[in-house]
Amino acid sequence: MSDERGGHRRDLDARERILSTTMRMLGVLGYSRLSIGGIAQEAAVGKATIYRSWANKAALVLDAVRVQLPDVPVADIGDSEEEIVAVAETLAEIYGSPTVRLVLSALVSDAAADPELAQRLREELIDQRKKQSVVVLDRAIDRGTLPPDADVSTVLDMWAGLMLFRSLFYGVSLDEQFVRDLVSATLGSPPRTTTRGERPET
Amino acid sequence: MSDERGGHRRDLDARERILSTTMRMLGVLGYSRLSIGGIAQEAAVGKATIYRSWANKAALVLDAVRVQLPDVPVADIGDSEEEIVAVAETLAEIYGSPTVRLVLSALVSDAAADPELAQRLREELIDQRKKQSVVVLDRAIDRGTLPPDADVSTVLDMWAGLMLFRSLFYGVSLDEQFVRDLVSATLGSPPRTTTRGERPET
Amino acid sequence: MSDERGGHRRDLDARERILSTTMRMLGVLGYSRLSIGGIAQEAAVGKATIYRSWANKAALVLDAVRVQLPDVPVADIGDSEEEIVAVAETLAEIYGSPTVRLVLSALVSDAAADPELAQRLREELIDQRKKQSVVVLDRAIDRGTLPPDADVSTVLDMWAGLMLFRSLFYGVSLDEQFVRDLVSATLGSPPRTTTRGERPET
Amino acid sequence: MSDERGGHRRDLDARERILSTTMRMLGVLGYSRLSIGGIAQEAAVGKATIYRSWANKAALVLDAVRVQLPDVPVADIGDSEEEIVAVAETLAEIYGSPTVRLVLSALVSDAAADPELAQRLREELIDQRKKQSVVVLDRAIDRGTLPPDADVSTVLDMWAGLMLFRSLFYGVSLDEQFVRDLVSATLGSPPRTTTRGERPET
DNA sequence: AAGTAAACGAGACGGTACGTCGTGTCTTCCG
DNA sequence: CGGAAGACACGACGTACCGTCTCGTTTACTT
Repeated sequence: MSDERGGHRRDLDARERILSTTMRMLGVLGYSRLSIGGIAQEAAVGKATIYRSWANKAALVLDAVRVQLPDVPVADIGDSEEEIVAVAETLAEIYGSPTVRLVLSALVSDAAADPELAQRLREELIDQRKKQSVVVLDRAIDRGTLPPDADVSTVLDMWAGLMLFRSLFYGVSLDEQFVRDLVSATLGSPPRTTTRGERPET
Repeated sequence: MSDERGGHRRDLDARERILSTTMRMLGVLGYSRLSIGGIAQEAAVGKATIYRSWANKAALVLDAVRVQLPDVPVADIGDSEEEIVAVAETLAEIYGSPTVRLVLSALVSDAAADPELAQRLREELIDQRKKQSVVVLDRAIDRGTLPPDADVSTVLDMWAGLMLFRSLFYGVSLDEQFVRDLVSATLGSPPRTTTRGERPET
Repeated sequence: MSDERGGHRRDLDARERILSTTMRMLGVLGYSRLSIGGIAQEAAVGKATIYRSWANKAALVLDAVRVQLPDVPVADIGDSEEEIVAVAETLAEIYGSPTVRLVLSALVSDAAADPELAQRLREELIDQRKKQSVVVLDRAIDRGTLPPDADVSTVLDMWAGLMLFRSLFYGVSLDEQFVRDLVSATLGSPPRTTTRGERPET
Repeated sequence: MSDERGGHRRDLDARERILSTTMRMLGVLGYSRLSIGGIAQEAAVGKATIYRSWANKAALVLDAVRVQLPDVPVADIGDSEEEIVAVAETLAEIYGSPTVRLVLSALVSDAAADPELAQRLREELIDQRKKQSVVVLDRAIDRGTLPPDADVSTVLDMWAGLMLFRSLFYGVSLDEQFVRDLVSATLGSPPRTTTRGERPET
C-alpha cells in the first residue's frame, strides 16, 4: 500500500487529508460529536472514500491517533534507572495526553461490540508500547537494577493503569516528579512473580 | 424537588422499572446498542418519563449501575491484612465485573463532553469507594501494618488502575490469588509520600 | 434543484411511491391521522427522503392531490352553454370529491400559519382551474351567450363557493341536475361588473 | 350535573377565563399552535378542568367562537331590500372575520374525523344563522321583493360560499359595496327552485 | 361550627408524532 | 475510470402535546 508504482498520487493525499482532518476535528469536537460525514466534508472527500479504508469511526480514529503516539525509547544508554525513567515518561506522555484521554475510553467502549476493533486496539496501542518497555525492564533485571523475579508485566500494567486512571478520572497532569517517584517506589520493591497458590515471602 | 406541592408525585414504580430494565437490557445489548426509546418501550414507560429524571443515557446508566455496586467493607475485624484483602477483593469485584467493563468506558467517554456527568461519575462511582478504602488503610497505618508515610491514595489508585486496565484491555478475571499477591507486594513495600522536588531514599 | 452536479439524483421511484402511498393512506385514514412517519414506513422510504422534498405534511398532500385533479375542459366545441356546463361539472367533480373534502379544509387550516403554503394552495389548486374556466366564460361573452358586463370572476367564485360550502357542511353530492340548474340560473342573469360606488340598475 | 350535592361547584369564573383565554391565544397563535396545555397554563386552570367541559380543542374553540359571532337581524323594518342588505352584511361580518378565517377551516378539518363535532359545527354556526336569514328572505317573497319560486336556501348558501371562498383563499375584505352588489344581483334574478329532473324555463 | 365530598391547580403518567441527525450503502456524473 | 457529491433506508434522538390519572387543597353544602 506504500509502494504503489505509478498509481494515483491523489489516494495518498486523500488518506493523509482524512487522517489529519480527523485529528484536528477530534481536538475541536471530541469523539462523540465527530462524524464520518463531517470529516468527509471537511476533508473534501467522499464518504465512500473513508469507508473504503476504515470500517467505522473507531477504526479511523484509532489509525489517526496511532501514528501520533511517541515510541518508547529502548536504546541502551548504560544506566538502567535512567532508561526506565525515560520509558515511564513516554508512557506518561501517552496516557496523560488530552487526545488519548478523549479517545481511549471511546475506543474501549466501541470495542465492547466489535472484537476486531478490540484486538487492534490492544495490539497497536497497548501491546506494542508494552513490548518495547519490557525490553528495557528485562535489561534492568540482567544488570541487577531489578531483582530476577520482578514481575515486569505487572509493573508496566500497574504504571499504565495508574496513569490512565488518574488521567481519566482526575485529569491530573502526569509531571516529571510523579514519574520519578513512581519509578523509585517500584525499583525499591517491585511486585514479584509468584507460583500460583504459593505465597511469596515478603 | 421532593416537597413540591400539588400534582402527581413521581411514580416510584416507574423509576424502579426503568432502572431494572436498564440493567437487564445493558447486559443483553451492551451500552452502545442500548437506546432510551428501547428502554422506554420495554419498561412500558413514556420516553418523557425517562428524560424527566435523567438528562441522557449516560446519567441513566450511571444511576442504574451505581446502586448495584457493592460497598467496600470498612468494619474493624482486628487484622488489618485481612481487612485490606477484603477491600481489594471488593475493588476487584467492582472493576472486574462485566457490567463495569461494559459501562465505565462508555461513561468516561460521554463524560468528556459533559462535565456534570464527569463529576457525578467520579464522585458516585470512584471517590465514594475510595473514601471507604482509605479508612481501612489509614487504620493499617495506625496499627503499623503499613509504614506511616505510605501513600494511601496512590496505593488505591494503582490497584484500581491495574484492575481496570487488565479488565478493559485483557479481559482477565481478577481472581483471589491475583488480589492476595497484589496486597502482599504492596504491604511489603508501598509507595511513600514524598515532598515535592525531594527524592525519597530507597 | 434539477441541475445539481454530482451525487445521487433524486430517486423518482421513491417520489412516485411517496405520492401514491400518500393518496392511498389519505383515503383510509383521513388527513389528521395521516403521519409522515406512517407514510415513510408504508412506502418503504426514510422520513428524511420525504422531508428532503416537502416541508411538511400539508405540502406533501397538496402535491399528491394536485396531480389527481382533473383539468377544466377549455376546448371550443361550438356551443358555449354546453362548454359552460362541462366547466361547471368539472368544478363540481373537484369541489365535491371526497378527497378534496378531506384535504382542502386541512390545507386551508395549515395555510393560516404558513404563507408559502397558502400561496401554493391558491395558485396550484384554485387559480389554475379558475384561469382555465375564465377562458370558456370569456368566449361565451364574445358569442353573446353571456352579457358583455358579466362578472366572470364572481360567477366562478360563487359557483366554487357554493359547491365547496355544500360539500363541506352538508356533504351533499353535487349531481348533474344541480350543475345544470346552477348554470341555467347564472346564464339567465349573471352578476354584472359594477363601477365602485355606483349602484347598477336592476 | 346541576343538582350535585356538596363539594365545590363548577367554577364559572374558570369557564369564563378558559373561553376568553382561548380567544386571545387563538388570535396570537392561530389554531394549530394553540394547545390545551397552553390554554390551561395561561388561564391558571388544570387541564382536567378543560377536558371536563370540552372533549377536545375543536369543541372548545367552537364554543369560544360561537358566543362571539353576531346574530342575523330578523326584525321587520318595512323595507325588505334593506333587511336583506342587513342580513348579508352580517353574514359578511361573520364569514369575513379574521377569527372565522382562522377557525372555520380547522374545525371543518377536525370534523372530518368527528361526526359529533361536524353536527355541532353545522348546527351552531351555520344553520342557526341560516334559519334566521331564511325568515327575512321568506318575508321578502311574501312582499313580492323576491319571486315566489326563489330558492332561498341556495341564495344563502351561494352568498355564504362566495364570502367564505374569497375570505379563505383571497383574504379580501368583504366591504359594504361588495355586499350591496351581491344583493342587487341576486334580487334581480335569483336562482329558482326546480322540480328534480325537470329543467326550469329560463 | 364541624364534617364531608366534589371540583379544583398542578403536573406526572403512557403514548404518538414530530423534525433532525448520523450511519453505512449505492448511484450518478465529473475530471 | 476513480472519486466527490450526496441521495437513499434506517433508526435513535430529544421535544411537544395528547388525554388520563392521581395528588393535596379549597370551597360550599349538610348536619
